[in-house]
Amino acid sequence: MASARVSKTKTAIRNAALELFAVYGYKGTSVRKIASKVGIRESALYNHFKNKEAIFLTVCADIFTTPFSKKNIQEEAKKGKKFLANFVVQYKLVSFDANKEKLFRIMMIELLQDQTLRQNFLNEFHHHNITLLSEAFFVMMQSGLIRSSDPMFMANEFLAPLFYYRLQITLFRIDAEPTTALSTLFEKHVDFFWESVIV
Amino acid sequence: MASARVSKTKTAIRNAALELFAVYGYKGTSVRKIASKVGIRESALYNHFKNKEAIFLTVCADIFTTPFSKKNIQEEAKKGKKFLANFVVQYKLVSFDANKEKLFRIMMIELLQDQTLRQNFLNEFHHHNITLLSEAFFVMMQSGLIRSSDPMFMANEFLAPLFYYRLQITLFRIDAEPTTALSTLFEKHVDFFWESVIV
DNA sequence: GTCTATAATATGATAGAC
DNA sequence: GTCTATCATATTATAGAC
Repeated sequence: MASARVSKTKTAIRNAALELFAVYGYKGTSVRKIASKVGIRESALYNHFKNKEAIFLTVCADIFTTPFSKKNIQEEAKKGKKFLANFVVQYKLVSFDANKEKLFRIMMIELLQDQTLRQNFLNEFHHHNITLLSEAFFVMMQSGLIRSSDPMFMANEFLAPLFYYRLQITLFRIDAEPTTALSTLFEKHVDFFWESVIV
Repeated sequence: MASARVSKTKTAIRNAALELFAVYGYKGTSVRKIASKVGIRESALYNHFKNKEAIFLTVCADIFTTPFSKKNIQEEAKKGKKFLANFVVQYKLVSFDANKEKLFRIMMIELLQDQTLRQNFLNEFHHHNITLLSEAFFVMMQSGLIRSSDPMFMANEFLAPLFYYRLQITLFRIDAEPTTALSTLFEKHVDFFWESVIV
C-alpha cells in the first residue's frame, strides 16, 4: 500500500510540524523545535526533508481538501433546504475536526503572508464553495423553491456566516473557552437563511 | 498641542513599523528593517522605544477604535433599514481606508498568535458590534419594524458577511487585484438582509 | 539514519564615543 | 540623538564520523 512508502520518522516529523505550525506559524516554528518534538537532532531531519519549506508544504498538502463535491448537484439541489442543511452539517463537522482545525489555523496565520496559500484559499476554498452553492441556488430558483435573485450573491450571503462562525470557534478553542453557544449558530443560520429566500 | 510631544523620529519609526508589520507580521519584521526604513541605525531606535514589543504596541494602539457608537442607539435604531445602511457605510469606509487596512492586516496576521490581540478582537471588535446591533434589532422589533426573533443571533447574521467581505477586500488588495466587484456586496447585503427580517 | 561539530547568517539588545 | 562596535543567542543548513 502507498502509505507504507512513508517512513515512521517522516510521518513523526510531519505530525510534530503540524502541531507547531498550527500554534506558532511558519516563522515562529524552528526546525530545531520540530526535531526536538520528534526526539531527533536537526541534522537527522534533513535526511527526510530537503528544508523547512518542504516540511511546511507537506503539512499543508491537504489543507484545501473539501467534503463538498459537485457530484449530482442538479439532483441534490432540488432538495432545497435539506441540501443546505447537509452542506452546513459537513461544514460544521470540518469546523470541529481536530486535524482540520489545525490546518485551518495554519491557513489563517499564513493567509496574509503567503501568496500561494492565499490564492489557494481564494480558488480552492472560497471560489469552489461559491460556485457549488451558486449552481445549487440556480437549480432551486428554476425549481421554484426559492425566489429569483443573483445566485452568486446568495452563495456569498450563505457562506460568509459559516466562515465567521468557524473562525470564532477556532479562536475560542485556542484559549480553551467553551464553544457550545457557537455550535448552535450553524443550524440557526440554515433556518434564518431559508426563511429569507423561500418563495 | 499633545501631538507635538511625539518627536519626528519617533513618528517616523511608528509609520515605518506599521508598514512592515502589516506586510510581514511581528516575527517577520526585524528591528533592523524598521530602522533601515527610517534611515537610522538600530541602536538609535532604542532611544525612542524600549524594545520591539513597545513599537508593536504603539502601532497597535488604535487598532480597535471604532466609528460605531452606542450614542442615541434607541433613536437611531427606529430608522430601521436606514440605520443598517448607515452602519454598513461606516463599515465600508473603514474597509477601504488605507490606514485602517494596515491595522486590519496586522490584526488578521496576529489574531491566532497573540492572545491579548485576540481577546481585544473578541471584546472590542466582535462583541462591541454585536451588542450594538443587538440593541438596535431589539428596538426595531419593539417598534414593529422587523419580525420578532433573537436579536443577538440577528446581529451575528448581519455582521458576519461584512467581516467576510472585508477580509476578501484585504486579500485582493494585497495582490493588487481589483475590488470593484466586492465593493457592491455591502449595499446588496443590506437589501438582502432587510428583506429577510422585515415584517 | 542518527549523531557531533560547525558554518554562515540574522536577530534583539547594549556600551560608549561623538 | 546618532553613530560604531560588540554581544549573546537563535536560525537554517551542511560535512563527515559512526
